[in-house]
Amino acid sequence: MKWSEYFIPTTKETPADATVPSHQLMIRAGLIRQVVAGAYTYLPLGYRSLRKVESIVREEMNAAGSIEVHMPAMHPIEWWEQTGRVAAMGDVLVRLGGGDDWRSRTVLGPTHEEVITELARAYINSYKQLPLNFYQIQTKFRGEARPKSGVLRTREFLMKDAYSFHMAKEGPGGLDEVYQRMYDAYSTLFSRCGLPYVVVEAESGPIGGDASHEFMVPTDAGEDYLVQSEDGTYAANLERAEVAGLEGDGQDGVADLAEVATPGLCTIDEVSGFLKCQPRDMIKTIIYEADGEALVALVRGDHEVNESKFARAAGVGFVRPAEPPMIEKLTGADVGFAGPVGLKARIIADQAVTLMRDAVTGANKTDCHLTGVNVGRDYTIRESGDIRMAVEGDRSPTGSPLVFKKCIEIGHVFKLGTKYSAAMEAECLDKDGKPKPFIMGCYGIGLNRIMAAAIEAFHDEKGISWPMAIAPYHVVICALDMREAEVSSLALKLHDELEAAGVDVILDDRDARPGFKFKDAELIGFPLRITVGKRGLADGIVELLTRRSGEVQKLPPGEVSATVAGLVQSTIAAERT
RNA sequence: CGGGGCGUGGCGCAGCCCGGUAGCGCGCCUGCUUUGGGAGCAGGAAGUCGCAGGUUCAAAUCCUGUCGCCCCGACCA
Repeated sequence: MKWSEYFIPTTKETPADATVPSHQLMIRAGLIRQVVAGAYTYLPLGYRSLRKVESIVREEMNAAGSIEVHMPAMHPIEWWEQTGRVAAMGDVLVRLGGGDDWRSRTVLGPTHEEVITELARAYINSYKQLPLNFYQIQTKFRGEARPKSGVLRTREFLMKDAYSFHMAKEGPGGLDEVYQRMYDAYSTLFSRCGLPYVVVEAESGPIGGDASHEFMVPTDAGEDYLVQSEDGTYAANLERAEVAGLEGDGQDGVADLAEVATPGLCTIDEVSGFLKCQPRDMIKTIIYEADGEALVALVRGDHEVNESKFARAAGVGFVRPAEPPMIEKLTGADVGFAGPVGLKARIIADQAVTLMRDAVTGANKTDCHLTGVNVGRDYTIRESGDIRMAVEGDRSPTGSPLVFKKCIEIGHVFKLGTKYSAAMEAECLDKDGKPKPFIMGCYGIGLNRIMAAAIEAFHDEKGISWPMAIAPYHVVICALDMREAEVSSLALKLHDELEAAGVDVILDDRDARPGFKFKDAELIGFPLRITVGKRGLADGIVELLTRRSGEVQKLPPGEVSATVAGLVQSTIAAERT
């Protein structure tokens, strides 16, 4: 490809609206252009990169035995009603709008469990057809309240979504086996993209799945948190991160139990400020509801309850904050004055609370708190465990301190179970001749995010530094003066040779000064740059620059094509993570 | 949805308080010079100042409303 005949609108200045590096660089390098909030045009160079990502994903999905299909973006809202997700997704579900015609009954798919489950219901009748695993690479629509960070969070994006169908979890052809195969395929494909990714256990939530993993790329532009131990022996997402118990000093409390008036002061901050104590000296008493019963969580004042951990500790499916009437009935006080002393309910304390002495907490009496509260003497802890959100500095279960890193989620694998098949009555006959709902898995990858994550991970003050495998072009030839016959003929020759060798090459044949071409090449981030100029030609050489290492090789023109072709292949292999 | 900021040629911005001729840099077009790190000179094209009302002799500027975009938070299959 000749640059002069292509379309690469680079800019010197950074657009004011872009704040994260990948967004700024994608605009400056001429990869994307925003159309509205959360929707982007992929310009030629950006689209090439996206297509390369797509190819890698497709190859690995095919290799893992997933079968490609293509489902529509338009779905009948009825199917979403069947699974209860019209309500669950709320405004995220994009609807085609008013009137009393087909438009009002059509939604734009944010994901495709409903459509694929209906497909399975229609065609899969026997366990003998299973397992089946379908995937597609398709545009998704989500009414995100706040699109942000360029292509990292958009309302329209390209997703690879796969869905597997089984009659059993275990055994050959079961969910567990295919889940592992997808997990391995994801690892391979992210490696091939050259991404520094981390896999973490994710919270599977109230759906009831027992396994879920997220593939994360650490970067400050991310919105999720990765929790890792300093020694690298532990990694989880924030929702899931476990903490080891804290060390106590074994001493007993010394203060007497006392009631103090705290009129109108409900929050930890208000009470600790008023009583001149630290939040960590207070016991936070949060009342939840599970299966119609009150369930009380105790955590230290400077900690937060992790509802997933709490529910697991309590052995219930999920918990939700209790409504004020239940709280008032239980405590006999207004909301905001709950405490464990004398509270008649099932109470689960966080491990950290078991160590607290001379604590401050609600008195179960409006406008009153208690000071000098001590376990054993004033109240009893029958159940305790790890029920709080981890904070930086906690120790991991393996004993090493936890550090938090911001990260981008680029992939997610999930054991769904029968949530959708049961709701949509998608069943097939098992060996025993009885109909059973499919056991399902689902597996998603955000393709646009792979691009952005790669840029976040690999850029410098000059611009992008693409991994070879997903670079829009492997190599740029900077012909420093196309009017010099010797320069232009050699540049064209190298271009043709490289193209014939299967190298993605672009020839910068613009009538521009050398510095201008070099700046553009660095901004766009081509992994390799060949410089053909009369100065080098006078010595019988051309230069080959490697973007990442800065290494320069001086080569006789006759060796360039073979050297570059070999370097492209060896770099792709070397950059696998 | 709460809080904050911003809408002025393709891009980045000034002008707005204190109403009166729309301006600068980049980019673009023409010509000449220049060609190993974002060239120089000369000439030129391009903006109903987001939109709608209002105040005024007069509105980019003041007032009201509205739409859009960005950031923080909430939310996130």
